Amino acid sequence: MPELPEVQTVVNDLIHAGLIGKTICSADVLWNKTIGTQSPGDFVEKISGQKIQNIRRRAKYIIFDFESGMHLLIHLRMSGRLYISPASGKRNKHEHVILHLSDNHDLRFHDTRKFGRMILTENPDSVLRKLGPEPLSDDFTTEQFKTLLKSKNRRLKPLLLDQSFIAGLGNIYADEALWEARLHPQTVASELSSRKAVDLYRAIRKVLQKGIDNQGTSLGSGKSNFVSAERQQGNNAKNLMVFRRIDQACSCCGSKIKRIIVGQRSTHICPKCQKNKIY
DNA sequence: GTCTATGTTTGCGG
DNA sequence: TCCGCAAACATAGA
Repeated sequence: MPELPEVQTVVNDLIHAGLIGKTICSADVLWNKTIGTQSPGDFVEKISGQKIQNIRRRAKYIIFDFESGMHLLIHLRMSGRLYISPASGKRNKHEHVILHLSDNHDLRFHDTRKFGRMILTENPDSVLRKLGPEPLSDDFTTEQFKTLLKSKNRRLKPLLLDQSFIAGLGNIYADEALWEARLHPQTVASELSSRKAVDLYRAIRKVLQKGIDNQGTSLGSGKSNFVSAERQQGNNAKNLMVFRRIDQACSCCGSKIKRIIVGQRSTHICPKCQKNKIY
């Protein structure tokens, strides 16, 4: 579910709710796999008493930096959510880890599909160093992106989803960026012209920034929709040009949007605007 | 009830 | 290097 803009929205919400400076008094682990290989006893013992110094995002990870030098990395994967909830709030069966805060509130990890992970570590770099550049960072330049693309003989869609190539894009924003750049998802990265590479660079930054500005993308009205830590839906769905808009008119040329499969992933394109073999 | 798809990531085999 | 497949799970929708 959550990609870079949704994860950033959650982080913004957590900060807005005043979590920085709060202390985690204790915790309950109700589904062991959520904390990976660490034992629940060890996790609870180590996280209890930790004071939150900062909350930030890297790629699709939410990172809590504690004053002790420990860090909690949270990856929401497909269906994870972080909820701020009164400690007295009714428990839900999909809440797998509960962090009890010093202000009578909980931070609850709600994850229907149970793919999400919480990693408590002194060395977050062991996880984060595998990640590619942060697309909205000032350090991420067109020149860098062009060089990266040149070195890859892979098709653009799976490449954009590869977090070690570029961090933060998922299926929604990858499709949106490719449409924005008028590139076919099967285009081989190394064959892109310099001009189209810059188009793609700008498209990626544009769709991600718009997603953040609109507090993320929530689709439909089902229970698996994205909601932030304060349970707000995002407003970005109205900006989607292709994702899940099958048979609707392309806003650029009026052609019907099609769904194809690329790299085992559902992919949405305008067949007229995104021709293959345009480099 | 059945079948398919799902916004993610990882590991394996070819 | 790159690709396809399977798995980790639960639910929604056809």
